[in-house]
Amino acid sequence: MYFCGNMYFMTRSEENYIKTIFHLGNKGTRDVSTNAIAEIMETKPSSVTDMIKRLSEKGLVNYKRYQGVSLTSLGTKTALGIIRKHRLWEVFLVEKLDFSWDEVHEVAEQLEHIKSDKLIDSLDRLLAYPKFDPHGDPIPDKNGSFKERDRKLLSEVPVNTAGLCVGVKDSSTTFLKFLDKNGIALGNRIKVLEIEEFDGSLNIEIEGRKMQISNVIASNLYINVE
Amino acid sequence: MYFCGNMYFMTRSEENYIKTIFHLGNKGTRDVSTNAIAEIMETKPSSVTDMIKRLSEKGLVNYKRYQGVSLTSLGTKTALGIIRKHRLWEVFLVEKLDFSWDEVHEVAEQLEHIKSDKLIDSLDRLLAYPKFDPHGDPIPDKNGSFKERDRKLLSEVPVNTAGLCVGVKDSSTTFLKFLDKNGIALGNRIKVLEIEEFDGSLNIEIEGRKMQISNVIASNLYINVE
DNA sequence: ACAAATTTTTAGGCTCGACTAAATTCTAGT
DNA sequence: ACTAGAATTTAGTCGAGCCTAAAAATTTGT
Ligand SMILES: [Mn+2]
Ligand SMILES: [Mn+2]
Ligand SMILES: [Mn+2]
Ligand SMILES: [Mn+2]
Repeated sequence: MYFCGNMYFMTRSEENYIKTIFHLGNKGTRDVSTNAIAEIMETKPSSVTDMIKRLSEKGLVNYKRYQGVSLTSLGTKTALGIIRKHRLWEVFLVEKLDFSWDEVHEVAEQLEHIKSDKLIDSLDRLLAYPKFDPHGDPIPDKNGSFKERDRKLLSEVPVNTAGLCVGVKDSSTTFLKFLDKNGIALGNRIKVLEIEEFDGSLNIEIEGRKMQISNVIASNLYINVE
Repeated sequence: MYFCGNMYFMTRSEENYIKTIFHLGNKGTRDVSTNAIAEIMETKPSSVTDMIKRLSEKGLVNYKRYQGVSLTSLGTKTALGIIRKHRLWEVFLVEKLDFSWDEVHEVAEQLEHIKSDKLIDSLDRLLAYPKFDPHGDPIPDKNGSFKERDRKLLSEVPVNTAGLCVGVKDSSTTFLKFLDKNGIALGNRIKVLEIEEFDGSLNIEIEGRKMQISNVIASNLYINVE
Protein backbone atom coordinates (compact mmCIF):
# COMPACT_ATOMS: atom_id res chain seq x y z
CA MET A 1 0.00 0.00 0.00
CA TYR A 2 1.41 3.32 -1.09
CA PHE A 3 1.22 6.61 0.75
CA CYS A 4 -2.04 8.22 -0.27
CA GLY A 5 -1.13 11.87 -0.04
CA ASN A 6 0.83 11.89 -3.26
CA MET A 7 -0.78 11.32 -6.60
CA TYR A 8 0.95 9.04 -9.07
CA PHE A 9 0.98 9.38 -12.79
CA MET A 10 -2.08 7.74 -14.23
CA THR A 11 -2.44 6.62 -17.80
CA ARG A 12 -5.46 7.55 -19.86
CA SER A 13 -6.66 3.98 -19.69
CA GLU A 14 -6.38 3.81 -15.91
CA GLU A 15 -8.33 7.06 -15.62
CA ASN A 16 -11.09 5.73 -17.85
CA TYR A 17 -11.44 2.58 -15.75
CA ILE A 18 -11.58 4.59 -12.52
CA LYS A 19 -14.26 6.83 -13.97
CA THR A 20 -16.32 3.84 -15.11
CA ILE A 21 -16.06 2.15 -11.73
CA PHE A 22 -17.18 5.37 -10.08
CA HIS A 23 -20.26 5.69 -12.27
CA LEU A 24 -21.23 2.03 -11.90
CA GLY A 25 -20.62 2.16 -8.16
CA ASN A 26 -23.08 5.01 -7.79
CA LYS A 27 -25.85 3.10 -9.50
CA GLY A 28 -25.98 -0.14 -7.53
CA THR A 29 -25.29 -0.80 -3.88
CA ARG A 30 -23.08 -3.84 -4.48
CA ASP A 31 -19.49 -3.86 -5.63
CA VAL A 32 -18.95 -3.33 -9.32
CA SER A 33 -18.69 -6.46 -11.46
CA THR A 34 -16.02 -7.24 -14.01
CA ASN A 35 -18.60 -7.83 -16.73
CA ALA A 36 -20.32 -4.50 -16.08
CA ILE A 37 -17.02 -2.66 -16.47
CA ALA A 38 -16.17 -4.62 -19.61
CA GLU A 39 -19.50 -3.73 -21.17
CA ILE A 40 -19.18 0.01 -20.56
CA MET A 41 -15.52 0.14 -21.59
CA GLU A 42 -16.15 -2.05 -24.62
CA THR A 43 -13.36 -4.42 -23.69
CA LYS A 44 -13.25 -8.06 -22.64
CA PRO A 45 -13.67 -9.16 -19.01
CA SER A 46 -10.16 -10.59 -18.98
CA SER A 47 -8.75 -7.17 -19.85
CA VAL A 48 -10.74 -5.70 -16.99
CA THR A 49 -9.27 -8.20 -14.55
CA ASP A 50 -5.77 -7.24 -15.69
CA MET A 51 -6.44 -3.55 -15.15
CA ILE A 52 -8.17 -4.06 -11.81
CA LYS A 53 -5.02 -5.73 -10.55
CA ARG A 54 -2.94 -2.75 -11.60
CA LEU A 55 -5.37 -0.30 -9.99
CA SER A 56 -5.47 -2.38 -6.84
CA GLU A 57 -1.69 -2.40 -6.73
CA LYS A 58 -1.75 1.40 -6.86
CA GLY A 59 -4.25 1.65 -4.03
CA LEU A 60 -7.07 3.04 -6.15
CA VAL A 61 -9.53 0.16 -5.76
CA ASN A 62 -10.45 -2.52 -3.24
CA TYR A 63 -10.35 -5.90 -4.86
CA LYS A 64 -10.74 -9.54 -3.86
CA ARG A 65 -10.89 -11.97 -6.72
CA TYR A 66 -14.38 -13.01 -7.78
CA GLN A 67 -15.82 -10.44 -5.34
CA GLY A 68 -16.11 -7.35 -7.50
CA VAL A 69 -14.36 -4.04 -7.06
CA SER A 70 -14.93 -0.70 -5.32
CA LEU A 71 -13.02 2.56 -5.23
CA THR A 72 -10.80 3.45 -2.28
CA SER A 73 -11.01 7.01 -1.01
CA LEU A 74 -8.01 7.82 -3.21
CA GLY A 75 -9.80 6.24 -6.17
CA THR A 76 -12.94 8.23 -5.47
CA LYS A 77 -10.97 11.45 -5.21
CA THR A 78 -9.29 10.64 -8.50
CA ALA A 79 -12.62 9.88 -10.20
CA LEU A 80 -14.12 13.14 -9.00
CA GLY A 81 -11.14 15.03 -10.38
CA ILE A 82 -11.64 13.51 -13.81
CA ILE A 83 -15.39 14.11 -13.75
CA ARG A 84 -14.76 17.71 -12.70
CA LYS A 85 -12.52 18.18 -15.71
CA HIS A 86 -14.93 16.45 -18.09
CA ARG A 87 -17.87 18.59 -17.06
CA LEU A 88 -15.96 21.87 -16.94
CA TRP A 89 -14.68 21.25 -20.46
CA GLU A 90 -18.25 20.51 -21.57
CA VAL A 91 -19.37 23.86 -20.18
CA PHE A 92 -16.45 25.55 -21.91
CA LEU A 93 -17.31 24.00 -25.24
CA VAL A 94 -20.95 25.10 -25.02
CA GLU A 95 -20.44 28.52 -23.45
CA LYS A 96 -17.29 29.69 -25.18
CA LEU A 97 -17.05 27.69 -28.40
CA ASP A 98 -20.74 27.42 -29.31
CA PHE A 99 -20.86 23.63 -29.34
CA SER A 100 -24.32 22.17 -28.92
CA TRP A 101 -24.94 19.90 -25.95
CA ASP A 102 -24.89 16.77 -28.09
CA GLU A 103 -21.43 17.53 -29.50
CA VAL A 104 -19.42 18.03 -26.33
CA HIS A 105 -19.09 14.59 -24.83
CA GLU A 106 -16.67 13.09 -27.33
CA VAL A 107 -14.23 15.98 -27.13
CA ALA A 108 -14.54 16.18 -23.34
CA GLU A 109 -13.56 12.52 -23.22
CA GLN A 110 -10.19 13.60 -24.58
CA LEU A 111 -9.83 16.88 -22.70
CA GLU A 112 -10.56 15.30 -19.30
CA HIS A 113 -7.12 13.63 -19.41
CA ILE A 114 -5.09 16.83 -19.74
CA LYS A 115 -2.91 17.16 -16.67
CA SER A 116 -2.60 20.66 -15.21
CA ASP A 117 -4.17 21.90 -12.02
CA LYS A 118 -3.60 25.48 -13.03
CA LEU A 119 -5.37 24.87 -16.32
CA ILE A 120 -8.51 23.45 -14.78
CA ASP A 121 -8.70 26.01 -12.01
CA SER A 122 -8.29 28.85 -14.50
CA LEU A 123 -10.94 27.32 -16.72
CA ASP A 124 -13.26 27.13 -13.71
CA ARG A 125 -12.67 30.84 -13.09
CA LEU A 126 -13.18 31.76 -16.77
CA LEU A 127 -16.53 29.98 -16.68
CA ALA A 128 -17.47 31.70 -13.40
CA TYR A 129 -17.45 28.51 -11.33
CA PRO A 130 -20.38 26.69 -12.92
CA LYS A 131 -22.24 24.22 -10.70
CA PHE A 132 -23.74 22.09 -13.50
CA ASP A 133 -22.68 20.87 -16.90
CA PRO A 134 -24.75 21.23 -20.11
CA HIS A 135 -26.65 18.04 -19.30
CA GLY A 136 -27.55 19.16 -15.79
CA ASP A 137 -24.94 17.02 -14.05
CA PRO A 138 -23.20 18.57 -11.04
CA ILE A 139 -19.58 19.70 -11.28
CA PRO A 140 -17.40 18.73 -8.31
CA ASP A 141 -15.37 21.59 -6.91
CA LYS A 142 -11.60 21.56 -6.48
CA ASN A 143 -11.96 19.42 -3.34
CA GLY A 144 -14.28 16.93 -5.01
CA SER A 145 -17.43 18.01 -3.21
CA PHE A 146 -20.68 18.74 -4.98
CA LYS A 147 -24.33 18.65 -4.16
CA GLU A 148 -26.65 16.41 -6.12
CA ARG A 149 -29.60 18.59 -7.07
CA ASP A 150 -32.99 17.57 -5.78
CA ARG A 151 -34.69 16.23 -8.86
CA LYS A 152 -37.08 13.54 -10.02
CA LEU A 153 -37.63 11.70 -13.25
CA LEU A 154 -40.55 13.23 -15.10
CA SER A 155 -42.01 9.74 -15.45
CA GLU A 156 -42.22 9.34 -11.69
CA VAL A 157 -44.13 12.40 -10.57
CA PRO A 158 -47.94 12.59 -10.21
CA VAL A 159 -50.30 14.56 -12.41
CA ASN A 160 -50.23 18.32 -11.90
CA THR A 161 -46.61 18.33 -10.77
CA ALA A 162 -44.69 21.27 -12.20
CA GLY A 163 -41.04 22.23 -12.21
CA LEU A 164 -38.01 23.18 -14.22
CA CYS A 165 -36.33 20.71 -16.50
CA VAL A 166 -32.89 20.38 -14.88
CA GLY A 167 -31.25 17.39 -16.44
CA VAL A 168 -31.21 14.41 -18.75
CA LYS A 169 -30.56 10.82 -17.71
CA ASP A 170 -29.58 9.69 -21.21
CA SER A 171 -26.95 12.00 -22.73
CA SER A 172 -26.74 10.23 -26.06
CA THR A 173 -26.56 12.34 -29.19
CA THR A 174 -29.79 10.84 -30.50
CA PHE A 175 -31.78 11.71 -27.39
CA LEU A 176 -30.35 15.23 -27.15
CA LYS A 177 -31.03 15.90 -30.82
CA PHE A 178 -34.56 14.61 -30.32
CA LEU A 179 -35.06 17.09 -27.49
CA ASP A 180 -33.69 19.91 -29.64
CA LYS A 181 -36.05 19.01 -32.45
CA ASN A 182 -39.01 19.07 -30.08
CA GLY A 183 -38.02 22.30 -28.40
CA ILE A 184 -37.25 20.78 -25.02
CA ALA A 185 -34.29 22.32 -23.24
CA LEU A 186 -32.84 22.60 -19.74
CA GLY A 187 -34.45 25.42 -17.80
CA ASN A 188 -37.84 24.94 -19.46
CA ARG A 189 -40.86 24.98 -17.16
CA ILE A 190 -42.82 21.74 -17.43
CA LYS A 191 -46.17 20.78 -15.95
CA VAL A 192 -47.64 17.28 -16.13
CA LEU A 193 -51.26 17.62 -17.28
CA GLU A 194 -52.24 14.01 -17.72
CA ILE A 195 -50.68 10.55 -17.63
CA GLU A 196 -52.05 8.06 -20.12
CA GLU A 197 -52.92 4.77 -18.42
CA PHE A 198 -52.46 2.73 -21.56
CA ASP A 199 -48.81 3.39 -22.47
CA GLY A 200 -47.62 5.72 -19.74
CA SER A 201 -47.25 8.63 -22.15
CA LEU A 202 -47.63 12.13 -20.72
CA ASN A 203 -49.50 15.23 -21.76
CA ILE A 204 -47.35 18.10 -20.61
CA GLU A 205 -47.29 21.85 -20.81
CA ILE A 206 -43.81 23.12 -21.57
CA GLU A 207 -43.08 26.84 -21.65
CA GLY A 208 -46.81 27.47 -22.16
CA ARG A 209 -47.01 25.06 -25.10
CA LYS A 210 -48.85 21.73 -24.84
CA MET A 211 -47.38 18.48 -26.13
CA GLN A 212 -47.41 14.74 -25.64
CA ILE A 213 -44.28 12.73 -24.86
CA SER A 214 -43.75 9.01 -24.54
CA ASN A 215 -42.89 7.34 -21.25
CA VAL A 216 -39.41 6.58 -22.60
CA ILE A 217 -38.78 10.30 -23.04
CA ALA A 218 -40.25 11.16 -19.65
CA SER A 219 -38.08 8.57 -17.93
CA ASN A 220 -34.98 10.32 -19.24
CA LEU A 221 -35.85 13.85 -18.16
CA TYR A 222 -35.28 15.22 -14.68
CA ILE A 223 -37.38 18.00 -13.22
CA ASN A 224 -36.78 20.09 -10.18
CA VAL A 225 -40.14 19.72 -8.42
CA GLU A 226 -41.29 23.03 -6.98
CA MET B 1 1.54 4.11 -50.55
CA TYR B 2 -1.83 5.10 -49.18
CA PHE B 3 -4.26 7.59 -50.64
CA CYS B 4 -3.27 10.97 -49.29
CA GLY B 5 -6.63 12.66 -49.09
CA ASN B 6 -7.71 10.80 -46.00
CA MET B 7 -6.02 11.24 -42.67
CA TYR B 8 -5.28 8.18 -40.56
CA PHE B 9 -5.39 7.93 -36.84
CA MET B 10 -2.08 9.01 -35.44
CA THR B 11 -0.83 8.21 -31.98
CA ARG B 12 0.54 10.88 -29.71
CA SER B 13 4.01 9.47 -30.17
CA GLU B 14 3.78 9.52 -33.95
CA GLU B 15 2.61 13.13 -33.84
CA ASN B 16 5.53 14.12 -31.65
CA TYR B 17 8.02 12.52 -34.01
CA ILE B 18 6.45 14.25 -37.01
CA LYS B 19 6.60 17.59 -35.25
CA THR B 20 10.25 17.08 -34.32
CA ILE B 21 11.20 16.10 -37.85
CA PHE B 22 9.44 19.20 -39.14
CA HIS B 23 11.32 21.52 -36.80
CA LEU B 24 14.69 19.89 -37.48
CA GLY B 25 14.02 19.88 -41.21
CA ASN B 26 13.49 23.63 -41.20
CA LYS B 27 16.83 24.28 -39.56
CA GLY B 28 19.26 22.45 -41.81
CA THR B 29 19.18 21.86 -45.54
CA ARG B 30 20.02 18.17 -45.32
CA ASP B 31 17.71 15.34 -44.36
CA VAL B 32 17.09 14.94 -40.66
CA SER B 33 19.40 12.50 -38.86
CA THR B 34 18.34 9.73 -36.53
CA ASN B 35 20.59 11.03 -33.77
CA ALA B 36 19.19 14.55 -34.00
CA ILE B 37 15.66 13.24 -33.58
CA ALA B 38 16.72 11.02 -30.68
CA GLU B 39 18.31 13.94 -28.90
CA ILE B 40 15.26 16.21 -29.15
CA MET B 41 12.82 13.45 -28.28
CA GLU B 42 15.01 12.20 -25.45
CA THR B 43 14.91 8.65 -26.76
CA LYS B 44 17.52 6.30 -28.15
CA PRO B 45 18.47 6.23 -31.84
CA SER B 46 17.25 2.65 -32.15
CA SER B 47 13.78 3.74 -31.03
CA VAL B 48 13.86 6.47 -33.65
CA THR B 49 14.65 3.96 -36.36
CA ASP B 50 11.66 1.86 -35.27
CA MET B 51 9.33 4.81 -35.43
CA ILE B 52 10.68 6.10 -38.72
CA LYS B 53 9.82 2.76 -40.26
CA ARG B 54 6.23 3.03 -39.05
CA LEU B 55 5.93 6.62 -40.27
CA SER B 56 7.40 5.64 -43.61
CA GLU B 57 4.91 2.79 -43.87
CA LYS B 58 2.11 5.32 -43.35
CA GLY B 59 3.43 7.63 -46.06
CA LEU B 60 4.35 10.45 -43.70
CA VAL B 61 8.12 10.45 -44.27
CA ASN B 62 10.62 9.65 -46.98
CA TYR B 63 13.19 7.20 -45.70
CA LYS B 64 16.13 5.24 -47.05
CA ARG B 65 18.20 3.48 -44.44
CA TYR B 66 21.32 5.34 -43.36
CA GLN B 67 20.20 8.33 -45.45
CA GLY B 68 18.16 10.34 -42.98
CA VAL B 69 14.52 11.22 -43.18
CA SER B 70 12.30 14.01 -44.54
CA LEU B 71 8.59 14.70 -44.40
CA THR B 72 6.33 13.89 -47.33
CA SER B 73 3.73 16.48 -48.24
CA LEU B 74 1.24 14.56 -46.12
CA GLY B 75 3.74 14.59 -43.27
CA THR B 76 4.28 18.32 -43.63
CA LYS B 77 0.56 18.97 -43.65
CA THR B 78 0.21 16.86 -40.52
CA ALA B 79 3.05 18.70 -38.77
CA LEU B 80 1.53 22.09 -39.58
CA GLY B 81 -1.78 20.94 -38.16
CA ILE B 82 -0.17 19.99 -34.87
CA ILE B 83 1.85 23.22 -34.73
CA ARG B 84 -1.32 25.20 -35.43
CA LYS B 85 -3.02 23.51 -32.50
CA HIS B 86 -0.02 23.97 -30.21
CA ARG B 87 0.24 27.67 -30.90
CA LEU B 88 -3.48 28.38 -30.78
CA TRP B 89 -3.71 26.69 -27.40
CA GLU B 90 -0.76 28.78 -26.21
CA VAL B 91 -2.61 31.94 -27.21
CA PHE B 92 -5.73 30.68 -25.46
CA LEU B 93 -3.84 29.99 -22.25
CA VAL B 94 -2.29 33.45 -22.22
CA GLU B 95 -5.28 35.45 -23.45
CA LYS B 96 -8.16 33.67 -21.76
CA LEU B 97 -6.67 31.88 -18.78
CA ASP B 98 -4.00 34.39 -17.73
CA PHE B 99 -1.08 32.02 -18.06
CA SER B 100 2.28 33.72 -18.44
CA TRP B 101 4.27 33.01 -21.59
CA ASP B 102 6.69 30.74 -19.76
CA GLU B 103 3.92 28.46 -18.46
CA VAL B 104 2.09 27.61 -21.65
CA HIS B 105 4.40 25.25 -23.49
CA GLU B 106 4.06 22.20 -21.24
CA VAL B 107 0.26 22.26 -21.28
CA ALA B 108 0.15 23.00 -25.01
CA GLU B 109 2.26 19.87 -25.54
CA GLN B 110 -0.71 17.91 -24.23
CA LEU B 111 -3.50 19.97 -25.80
CA GLU B 112 -1.97 19.81 -29.29
CA HIS B 113 -2.98 16.13 -29.51
CA ILE B 114 -6.71 16.65 -28.95
CA LYS B 115 -8.52 15.51 -32.07
CA SER B 116 -11.40 17.70 -33.21
CA ASP B 117 -11.46 19.99 -36.20
CA LYS B 118 -14.49 21.79 -34.86
CA LEU B 119 -12.71 22.41 -31.57
CA ILE B 120 -9.66 24.00 -33.10
CA ASP B 121 -11.59 26.08 -35.60
CA SER B 122 -13.88 27.38 -32.87
CA LEU B 123 -10.89 28.17 -30.71
CA ASP B 124 -9.37 30.08 -33.60
CA ARG B 125 -12.56 32.10 -33.87
CA LEU B 126 -12.77 32.71 -30.11
CA LEU B 127 -9.24 34.10 -30.22
CA ALA B 128 -10.06 36.25 -33.28
CA TYR B 129 -7.76 34.37 -35.65
CA PRO B 130 -4.39 35.25 -34.10
CA LYS B 131 -1.40 35.25 -36.45
CA PHE B 132 1.30 34.74 -33.83
CA ASP B 133 1.67 32.81 -30.60
CA PRO B 134 2.89 34.29 -27.27
CA HIS B 135 6.52 33.74 -28.30
CA GLY B 136 6.12 35.48 -31.64
CA ASP B 137 5.93 32.29 -33.70
CA PRO B 138 3.50 32.27 -36.62
CA ILE B 139 0.28 30.26 -36.45
CA PRO B 140 -0.54 28.27 -39.59
CA ASP B 141 -4.10 28.74 -40.80
CA LYS B 142 -6.58 25.92 -41.39
CA ASN B 143 -4.84 25.10 -44.69
CA GLY B 144 -1.39 25.07 -43.18
CA SER B 145 -0.22 28.32 -44.71
CA PHE B 146 1.44 31.07 -42.73
CA LYS B 147 3.88 33.85 -43.40
CA GLU B 148 7.17 33.95 -41.53
CA ARG B 149 7.53 37.50 -40.25
CA ASP B 150 10.48 39.52 -41.46
CA ARG B 151 12.73 39.62 -38.45
CA LYS B 152 16.38 39.59 -37.43
CA LEU B 153 18.27 38.50 -34.37
CA LEU B 154 19.11 41.51 -32.25
CA SER B 155 22.71 40.29 -32.16
CA GLU B 156 23.00 40.56 -35.93
CA VAL B 157 21.91 44.11 -36.66
CA PRO B 158 24.26 47.12 -36.81
CA VAL B 159 24.44 49.96 -34.31
CA ASN B 160 21.52 52.40 -34.47
CA THR B 161 19.09 49.80 -35.76
CA ALA B 162 15.67 50.11 -34.16
CA GLY B 163 12.55 47.99 -34.25
CA LEU B 164 9.91 46.14 -32.30
CA CYS B 165 10.75 43.05 -30.36
CA VAL B 166 8.67 40.41 -32.17
CA GLY B 167 9.91 37.05 -30.97
CA VAL B 168 12.24 34.86 -28.97
CA LYS B 169 14.47 32.16 -30.36
CA ASP B 170 14.82 30.34 -27.05
CA SER B 171 11.42 29.71 -25.45
CA SER B 172 12.75 28.08 -22.30
CA THR B 173 11.18 29.02 -19.00
CA THR B 174 14.48 30.34 -17.69
CA PHE B 175 14.99 32.70 -20.62
CA LEU B 176 11.39 33.93 -20.58
CA LYS B 177 11.48 34.55 -16.84
CA PHE B 178 14.75 36.42 -17.29
CA LEU B 179 13.10 38.68 -19.84
CA ASP B 180 10.17 39.27 -17.49
CA LYS B 181 12.51 40.19 -14.68
CA ASN B 182 14.31 42.68 -16.89
CA GLY B 183 11.16 44.19 -18.28
CA ILE B 184 11.66 42.96 -21.84
CA ALA B 185 8.47 41.90 -23.62
CA LEU B 186 7.18 41.35 -27.14
CA GLY B 187 6.04 44.60 -28.71
CA ASN B 188 8.68 46.65 -26.94
CA ARG B 189 10.55 49.17 -29.06
CA ILE B 190 14.30 48.50 -29.01
CA LYS B 191 17.17 50.54 -30.41
CA VAL B 192 20.78 49.38 -30.49
CA LEU B 193 22.94 52.18 -29.13
CA GLU B 194 26.31 50.52 -28.97
CA ILE B 195 27.89 47.12 -29.47
CA GLU B 196 30.77 46.27 -27.14
CA GLU B 197 33.76 44.95 -29.09
CA PHE B 198 35.12 42.95 -26.18
CA ASP B 199 32.23 40.55 -25.41
CA GLY B 200 29.61 41.45 -27.97
CA SER B 201 27.25 42.85 -25.34
CA LEU B 202 24.83 45.56 -26.41
CA ASN B 203 23.76 48.88 -25.00
CA ILE B 204 20.13 49.25 -25.97
CA GLU B 205 17.29 51.62 -25.43
CA ILE B 206 14.07 49.77 -24.73
CA GLU B 207 10.79 51.64 -24.32
CA GLY B 208 12.79 54.78 -23.54
CA ARG B 209 14.85 53.07 -20.84
CA LYS B 210 18.57 52.32 -21.31
CA MET B 211 20.08 48.96 -20.43
CA GLN B 212 22.91 46.61 -21.28
CA ILE B 213 22.34 43.02 -22.40
CA SER B 214 24.79 40.23 -23.09
CA ASN B 215 25.36 38.84 -26.56
CA VAL B 216 23.69 35.60 -25.47
CA ILE B 217 20.49 37.49 -24.72
CA ALA B 218 20.65 39.47 -27.94
CA SER B 219 21.11 36.34 -29.99
CA ASN B 220 17.81 35.01 -28.69
CA LEU B 221 15.67 38.07 -29.37
CA TYR B 222 14.13 38.87 -32.74
CA ILE B 223 13.35 42.39 -33.83
CA ASN B 224 11.27 43.61 -36.69
CA VAL B 225 13.70 46.06 -38.29
CA GLU B 226 11.92 49.23 -39.35
C1' DA C 1 42.73 4.42 -50.11
C1' DC C 2 41.77 2.61 -45.97
C1' DA C 3 41.51 2.27 -40.94
C1' DA C 4 39.24 4.54 -37.14
C1' DA C 5 35.48 6.89 -35.47
C1' DT C 6 30.80 7.88 -35.81
C1' DT C 7 26.20 6.98 -37.14
C1' DT C 8 22.59 3.96 -37.91
C1' DT C 9 20.33 -0.32 -37.96
C1' DT C 10 19.32 -4.95 -36.28
C1' DA C 11 18.38 -8.36 -32.78
C1' DG C 12 16.32 -9.41 -28.80
C1' DG C 13 13.71 -7.99 -24.52
C1' DC C 14 10.50 -5.34 -21.63
C1' DT C 15 5.90 -3.13 -20.10
C1' DC C 16 1.21 -1.72 -21.04
C1' DG C 17 -3.13 -2.76 -22.49
C1' DA C 18 -5.56 -5.27 -25.43
C1' DC C 19 -7.05 -10.17 -27.16
C1' DT C 20 -8.61 -15.64 -27.21
C1' DA C 21 -9.10 -19.96 -25.12
C1' DA C 22 -9.16 -22.61 -21.17
C1' DA C 23 -9.59 -23.19 -16.28
C1' DT C 24 -11.66 -21.84 -12.01
C1' DT C 25 -15.08 -20.08 -8.87
C1' DC C 26 -19.51 -18.54 -7.80
C1' DT C 27 -24.64 -18.87 -8.00
C1' DA C 28 -29.21 -20.55 -8.94
C1' DG C 29 -32.41 -24.12 -9.71
C1' DT C 30 -33.86 -28.35 -8.53
C1' DA D 1 -26.69 -30.74 -1.61
C1' DC D 2 -25.59 -30.93 -6.43
C1' DT D 3 -25.00 -29.42 -10.69
C1' DA D 4 -25.64 -26.50 -14.93
C1' DG D 5 -24.67 -22.19 -16.26
C1' DA D 6 -22.75 -17.69 -15.60
C1' DA D 7 -19.07 -14.87 -14.11
C1' DT D 8 -14.37 -14.37 -13.43
C1' DT D 9 -9.61 -15.34 -13.63
C1' DT D 10 -5.46 -17.43 -15.66
C1' DA D 11 -2.39 -18.56 -19.40
C1' DG D 12 -0.50 -17.36 -23.37
C1' DT D 13 -0.20 -14.01 -27.49
C1' DC D 14 0.26 -9.59 -29.86
C1' DG D 15 1.50 -4.68 -31.29
C1' DA D 16 3.19 -0.11 -29.91
C1' DG D 17 6.87 2.07 -28.18
C1' DC D 18 10.56 1.98 -25.55
C1' DC D 19 15.34 -0.19 -24.08
C1' DT D 20 20.54 -2.41 -24.48
C1' DA D 21 24.07 -4.68 -26.96
C1' DA D 22 25.97 -5.91 -31.15
C1' DA D 23 26.44 -5.60 -36.13
C1' DA D 24 26.63 -2.91 -40.29
C1' DA D 25 27.13 1.23 -43.04
C1' DT D 26 28.87 5.71 -43.57
C1' DT D 27 32.03 9.38 -42.80
C1' DT D 28 36.48 11.22 -41.57
C1' DG D 29 41.35 11.69 -41.17
C1' DT D 30 45.70 10.76 -42.88
MN1 LIG E 1 -20.08 13.86 -21.05
MN1 LIG F 1 -22.21 15.95 -19.33
MN1 LIG G 1 5.44 25.87 -27.28
MN1 LIG H 1 5.17 29.01 -28.69
